[in-house]
Amino acid sequence: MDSRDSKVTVNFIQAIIDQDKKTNKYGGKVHLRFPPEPNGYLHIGHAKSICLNFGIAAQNGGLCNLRFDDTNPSKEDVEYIDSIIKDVRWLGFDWEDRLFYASDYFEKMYDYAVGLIRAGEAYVCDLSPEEIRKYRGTFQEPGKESPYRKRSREENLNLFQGMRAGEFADGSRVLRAKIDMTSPNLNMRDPILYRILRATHHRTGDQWCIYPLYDYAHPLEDYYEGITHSICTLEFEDHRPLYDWVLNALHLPNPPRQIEFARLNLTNTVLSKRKLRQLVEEDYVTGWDDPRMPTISGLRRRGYTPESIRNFCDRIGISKTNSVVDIRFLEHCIREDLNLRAPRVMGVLHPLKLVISNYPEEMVEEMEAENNPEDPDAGTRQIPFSRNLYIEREDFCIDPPKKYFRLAPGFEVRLKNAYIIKCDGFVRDEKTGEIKEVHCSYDPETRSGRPASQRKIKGTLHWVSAAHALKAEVRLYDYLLLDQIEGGEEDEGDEDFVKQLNPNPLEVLSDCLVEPSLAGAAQGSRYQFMRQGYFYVDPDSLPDKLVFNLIVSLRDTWGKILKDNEDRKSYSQIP
RNA sequence: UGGGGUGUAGCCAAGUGGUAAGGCACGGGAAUUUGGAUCCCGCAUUCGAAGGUUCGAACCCUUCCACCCCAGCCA
Repeated sequence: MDSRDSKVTVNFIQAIIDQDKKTNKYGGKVHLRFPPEPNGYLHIGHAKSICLNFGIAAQNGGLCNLRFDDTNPSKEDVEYIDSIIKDVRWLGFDWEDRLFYASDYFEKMYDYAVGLIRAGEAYVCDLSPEEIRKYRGTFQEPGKESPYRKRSREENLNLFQGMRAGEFADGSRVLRAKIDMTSPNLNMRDPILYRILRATHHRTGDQWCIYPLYDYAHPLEDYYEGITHSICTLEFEDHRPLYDWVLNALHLPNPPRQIEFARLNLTNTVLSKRKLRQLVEEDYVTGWDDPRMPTISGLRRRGYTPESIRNFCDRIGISKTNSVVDIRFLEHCIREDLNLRAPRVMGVLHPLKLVISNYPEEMVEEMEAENNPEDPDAGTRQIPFSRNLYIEREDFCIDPPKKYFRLAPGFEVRLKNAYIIKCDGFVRDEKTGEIKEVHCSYDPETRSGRPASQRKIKGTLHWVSAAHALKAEVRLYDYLLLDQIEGGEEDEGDEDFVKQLNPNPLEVLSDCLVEPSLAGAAQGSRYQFMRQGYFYVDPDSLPDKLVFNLIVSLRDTWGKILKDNEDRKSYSQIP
């Protein structure tokens, strides 16, 4: 009767499309596009748009094009085109043979501009940039008409041709739409359609010295490609009348419709091309693909899966509300994905030597371990066990707090997949006071699988065998930005987001030890280091020098308790 | 003081006149050879505010308030 799940909620864009299908507005056709400007790398905010556009197309039996909106050669580059293509593909989307470039339409756009001039809807204006700004007026005051507004069609035509022919200096003239200088919408006060710009275009070279502006180019691009629904972000709402104006002269029965939605914001990171570029250029990170970056390439190198990103984008919802999504939700999505498919493995990040005093010196046993308790088909592997082991430094404490289910003098603990051991003592470094090794004894009857192993033991530790473990480098990443400080108004004007940067977003551990099954772990593979987190084998990793990136830690309720108690210091092992 | 938008829990977000979905986070419990995963349970008497219409309002009307975007020859 009442299915509390399967309640399909549809976002407002899908609702519009449903309506259009019902009225057969576009003959049932649904055709979208993802139109990046190739002037930077894609980030997770773009992923939201990509998933929306390609997703809606797929759900409606429609199509989605990939289109480069390359109308400003001074900011664009093929490097970005290549990265964008790679990233959209990696996310799992396919535009088939529909890869387009705005620059392929330049000739048609030019012709259309000529048509507008002929129709008396556009004119060449000789005002300087400063003058144009002055004539535009303000929010409160209407603009003034340009003295060039009344030029004859012939003169306009000649001048526009001259612009194209390179007869005029950059910035000396523009083509403007003749709309309404008194419009309360500044975008409608005779907006500029074409500017003179001598820059070598990454595709058309020096073929053009005039380039169309977004407001003029975009609706035409959509029209040329037969787009039905043109989805963009909120800041373009004010531009919609102009979008419609440009298409109006075409007298299309059903012109494409622009629909705006709220772009993604994420806590603890930045999501603007400008800021991301700043991070790269000022060496706060190693590049666009630094694993700390929210770029698609950064997330990829961090170890995120395309599935988890798509899932995240599908679940955050689409609306017109300015919002900031908690980055912990993104983390939830990758954990959920990897929990099901990442093989479990043991790795010790901060090694502390542990000696099983009553275990024979030369003996080595192979312990059987499940590769993934969530996946019965994942099988098992063997892990060598011996007298000398390493455990996590955090897993031993001389003076344990309440509910410390780990090793401490006199405490019993289980070594995962091995034995139950008891702590008999420890050795300190005489000089530093640091704990150098922990001594334990084991009970041979408690080997995993034997009846005596069934005993209830509160704590289970991960470990590696000293003689068999592999050394590895582990890179622990943290958020780029610190949590926003409560009441910390300051309003660092956006320019200074740098002040909010996490001073320590990366910790490199070069003396980690991992179990021998990881020998030769392939670059790009993902593992769960038990009790710690999910790790990705970085492209820097070599068979004899493994490098792991922390993708995301496991949920850490114990860590949370510690933090809440604020008692951490008293558990310090340093006297 | 112009125009365009948006306000539902700590964060996202459904809901479109019939009595507040879901997820994240959070809190509690069960179980546990990962303090993971899993499983239960809890978490908005109220929808920016105030009035009004109605048997009935988050949904309709009025007024007000808050926040975001717009004065690039960027997109």
